[in-house]
Amino acid sequence: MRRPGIKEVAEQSGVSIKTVSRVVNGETAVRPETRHRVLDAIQRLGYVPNTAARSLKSGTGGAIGVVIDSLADPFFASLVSAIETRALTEGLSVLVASTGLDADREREQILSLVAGHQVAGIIFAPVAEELPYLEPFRKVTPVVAVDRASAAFDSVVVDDYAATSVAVQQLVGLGHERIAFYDRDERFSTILRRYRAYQDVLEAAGIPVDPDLVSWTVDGALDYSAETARLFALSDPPTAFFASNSKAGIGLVTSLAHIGRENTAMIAFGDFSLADVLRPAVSCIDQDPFLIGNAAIERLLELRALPVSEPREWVVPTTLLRRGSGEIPAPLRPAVSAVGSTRGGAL
Amino acid sequence: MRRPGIKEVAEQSGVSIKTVSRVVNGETAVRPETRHRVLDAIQRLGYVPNTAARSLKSGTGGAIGVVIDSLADPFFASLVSAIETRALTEGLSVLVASTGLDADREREQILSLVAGHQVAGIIFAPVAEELPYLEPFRKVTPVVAVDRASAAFDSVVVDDYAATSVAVQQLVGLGHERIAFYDRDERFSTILRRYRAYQDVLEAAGIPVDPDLVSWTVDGALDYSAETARLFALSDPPTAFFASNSKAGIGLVTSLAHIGRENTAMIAFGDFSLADVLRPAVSCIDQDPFLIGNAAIERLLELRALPVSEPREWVVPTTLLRRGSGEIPAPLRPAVSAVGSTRGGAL
DNA sequence: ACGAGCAACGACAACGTTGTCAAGCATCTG
DNA sequence: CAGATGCTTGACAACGTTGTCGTTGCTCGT
Repeated sequence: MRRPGIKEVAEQSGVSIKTVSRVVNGETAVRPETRHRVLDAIQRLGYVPNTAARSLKSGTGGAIGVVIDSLADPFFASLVSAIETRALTEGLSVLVASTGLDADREREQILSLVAGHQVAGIIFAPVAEELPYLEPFRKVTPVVAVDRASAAFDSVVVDDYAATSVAVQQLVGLGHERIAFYDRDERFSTILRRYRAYQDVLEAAGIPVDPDLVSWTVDGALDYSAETARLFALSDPPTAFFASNSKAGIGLVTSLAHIGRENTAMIAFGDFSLADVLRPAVSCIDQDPFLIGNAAIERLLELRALPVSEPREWVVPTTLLRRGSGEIPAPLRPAVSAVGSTRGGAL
Repeated sequence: MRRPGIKEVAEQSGVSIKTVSRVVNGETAVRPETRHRVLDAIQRLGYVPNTAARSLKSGTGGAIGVVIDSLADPFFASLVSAIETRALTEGLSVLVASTGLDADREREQILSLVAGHQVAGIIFAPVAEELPYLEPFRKVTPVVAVDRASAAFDSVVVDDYAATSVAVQQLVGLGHERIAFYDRDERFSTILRRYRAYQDVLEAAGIPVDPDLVSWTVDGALDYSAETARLFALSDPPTAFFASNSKAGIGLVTSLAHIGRENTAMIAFGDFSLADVLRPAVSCIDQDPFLIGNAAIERLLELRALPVSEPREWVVPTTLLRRGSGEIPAPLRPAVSAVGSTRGGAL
């Protein structure tokens, strides 16, 4: 017994396949009585329309593609979760693909989704700066970028610069003059924006930006324990940390705990699980993945209906969650003597 | 300019569409020179085979379906991540669908995947006990259950009973006689198995199982703060906790912290982020989602190739991560007298 | 009563791909 | 050299669905 198609339904209800198609697609030109007969047969046979045939005919299928760094990252997982939930109400499925931050793989995945699966839309966290190969599809497949800005597409982001400014300003206001920028990862435009805010706030406060206080991810990896040790071994070590993303925040918290320096001032960009249970509780810039995911899918659905429109940037608000670690004042410092100059600070 | 199909490639390289198809599918019966001409044209045109047409023809498509409770759950997120990574190497995409633990929605999602999208296989965490509607597809679509056992399908699980036994035994060995079973959620067969192990270990040790020490999830929700408060308000409160899943573990840790009782003995089933940074670090039964996901996808790939075979259960090993919280001994207790009795305890 | 107009429905092609079958061609066998 | 064999290739149908267009039968206005 093969699975029933539109044909079997037609036979069972004594109408043509076209009429079944009409009923399934909710077209109006069907007599109520006929419609009822067809629905009955559908029910009885357990008919489910074949998505493949549908998208073959219509040129665009019943799924949307989501391309992200990795699902193992809780931020992206929640993002996709929000998207999937909303997509379900629209009768759309979600195809996930991960890039592992590799531009080639990003290309491969996006092409597979757009050209292969003919997705009804793409939501993605861009890795490469430009995606020329996507051009031929622009007219037919709506695309929304998330988390990272993109000149060419609609994008849903948070105001990295403003949020970081508030956080760093708070640390400066507490007397910190040695603030580490923990994990500057050149691969992400968002982090570069956060770094710029860090720089600007320090400069505005007359505090020199010390390259020694900047931690770098090189070749995609940063050994948090080693890096934290390096920072504390400096002749003039940091009194506060700004973690540029939640992974770095977790790494920092962990490495601080390992060396028994839990009680260090820090703020992380991006909330993480249990941040409020640690002692001290970790102050975070809350960048809500559900909010971002929702905004992205809503925008995508709009784009599906609308004709073409100019790419826009959609900014999702953030909050600074003041939990404790970001409210620790700088320690009193004795006046320093020689070359390194007087950097007394306090309260 | 339409997107190029097999037809355009055929024209460009001066062969028939069938030969292009042969090249694309890596069939051998093509002269190297012809093959080269075709590959050239494919390259030049940026041809990508249309998945919809393919699965329409073959009756089974280039994606596998993964159906889980929610992607927002880090356990499932990592699980799907492992699956997606492996699927990519096989040229398969991943369709995710969440159930929200609703059996009806599970049905809807699975049918959409199997009948609608004609997925090449299904990996799912079963909600309902039985899935009769899946029967007609059994012959053509391989199915693997994860995390929760299922009689009808191959399933990848951990040995809940054994792992729980070890954990509870450890607590008993440390002198605990009042061990709470934190979050008995009837909806999950895994949790019921863990509960049985808890019961059996206590009984074997001659410790009565006190219903007051069992926390229940009712209607899918448990207020962790209230529940923790209730337990400590008992005339004879627990001295140790067994959290039956990581969500409960996180909830427990959080609520303990809120009332300043961090220093309570506990073991959680399921590791979670930062468990090793908390003070005390939280002892967990590590149920590695990557291991489970990998086992599931490997099994699925096997089933795709193989003819039918008897459903089997695949048990993935777990480890008890002894980090501190599970190694806290019971407080000394004065000898107990009569019935209602004095049960004061304390250091 | 008669044609116009409309609502309901059906026949057929087409979407892009692969499976079936057969044809073309060169090489080998006796 | 005829026929057999093997390798490479192509024509055509089919997968399940929807769009196009045509057909049928009814209602309405005159």
